[in-house]
Amino acid sequence: MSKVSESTIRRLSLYLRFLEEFEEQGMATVSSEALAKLGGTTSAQVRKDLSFFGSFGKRGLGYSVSELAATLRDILGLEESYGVVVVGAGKMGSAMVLYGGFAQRGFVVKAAYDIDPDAVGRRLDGVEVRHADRLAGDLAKHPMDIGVIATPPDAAQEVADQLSAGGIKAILNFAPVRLAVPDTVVVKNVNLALELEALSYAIRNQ
Amino acid sequence: MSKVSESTIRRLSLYLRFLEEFEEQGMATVSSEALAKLGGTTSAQVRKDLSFFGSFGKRGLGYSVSELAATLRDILGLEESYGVVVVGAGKMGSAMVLYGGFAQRGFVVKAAYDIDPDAVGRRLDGVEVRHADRLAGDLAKHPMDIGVIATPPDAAQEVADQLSAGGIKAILNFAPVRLAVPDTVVVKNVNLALELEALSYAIRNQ
DNA sequence: ATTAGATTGTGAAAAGTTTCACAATTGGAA
DNA sequence: TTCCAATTGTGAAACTTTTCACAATCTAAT
Repeated sequence: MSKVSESTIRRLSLYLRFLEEFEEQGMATVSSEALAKLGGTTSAQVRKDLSFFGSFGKRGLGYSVSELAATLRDILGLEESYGVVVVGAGKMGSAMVLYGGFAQRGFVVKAAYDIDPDAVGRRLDGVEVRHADRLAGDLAKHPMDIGVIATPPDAAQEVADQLSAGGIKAILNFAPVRLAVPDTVVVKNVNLALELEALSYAIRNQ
Repeated sequence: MSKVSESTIRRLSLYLRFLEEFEEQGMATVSSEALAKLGGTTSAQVRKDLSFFGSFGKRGLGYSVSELAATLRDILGLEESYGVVVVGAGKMGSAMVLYGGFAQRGFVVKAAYDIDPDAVGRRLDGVEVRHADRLAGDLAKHPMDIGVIATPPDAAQEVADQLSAGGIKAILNFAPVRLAVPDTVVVKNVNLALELEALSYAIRNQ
């Protein structure tokens, strides 16, 4: 169970989203084919993705929507709630704090940090923006699970160091730098400029 | 030259970022090994990525920083400038409009659209937020290259239809839905909830 | 001129991911 | 009960991406 690819995990997240829609619509069962159609993949892919974790369907019938949803939540670790801190309350950082979709899924933003005096002290949707100097101390008192780095690139590594030292388990990094962290910490990079550049390439090459 | 993978393109974008740093520092040449170190990959990977497009280095010496940067800009289509419209001026949409990194790279946000009366009429850093009703008409008058969809999920498909009809070439989609578009339009999905869920999985599995 | 050291470009091997195809089940109809 | 249609789970095949390994080439030093 250790060698499951990133793409499989991302697809499982997608399937879960569709299952939750089906759940709302009161559907009881769903086939791999139906999930595949929505996810833009093939039914074989759906079944293979699931097969890494067990066998959850009934031949001839498909999958129980609610059971499969629960299973996926369990696999993805979404039953528990995660404490999130956002460092850098600029455009992207604020968007992350304010984005409602996360709380729904158990990612609760508990605090935001910045060094800009104009930003510090503001409240974003109930979350106070504190001075970044307090990050280390706050983490010592209130351990958190996930850190979001939305600072300028030159501040990112130092923030990553503080988050790592503070016992954070994972970092979502929006700064366009490769972070060095202890290997107990998982880093995921999101780089919007890169997405646009990939689009630019795609435009020219049909 | 038609079968170059998405991952190769993303890495080329990364290399370009590093090359530009080297350029600023006045470095004249760079080895595949140095680029690999920064990009978290291997020198063989760097050379293979480049080899899909030609051979740009000198054996024994490495690559000319400025030449390789220019080559990558050309490959990625970053010499020209792209007109961008952002639809949905909520948290994520505003962040996209305000994010400075894009303009630098030739992605110029020309207009933003929303339907919320509170949002319409505001200016985001010089960009006017217009009522979404005007999108189709505006596109007819001022053709654009890239559309960013940052609306709620249920509005996304209609916006995609209007963008496609308006002659847009590519869509960056933040809404968690799979868009149906004519195959002349390239779509790239960015789903932040999904990134967090992948982190959640990674936390549990070391 | 020769040699030594660095480093590219690239075929071939290895590793990883997706697709295929079909036996194994299941529920329902006859 | 028996048969039929639907659909899963999965080994094997096909395809894709990454890594390996080494000849080819370049500069600089002697």
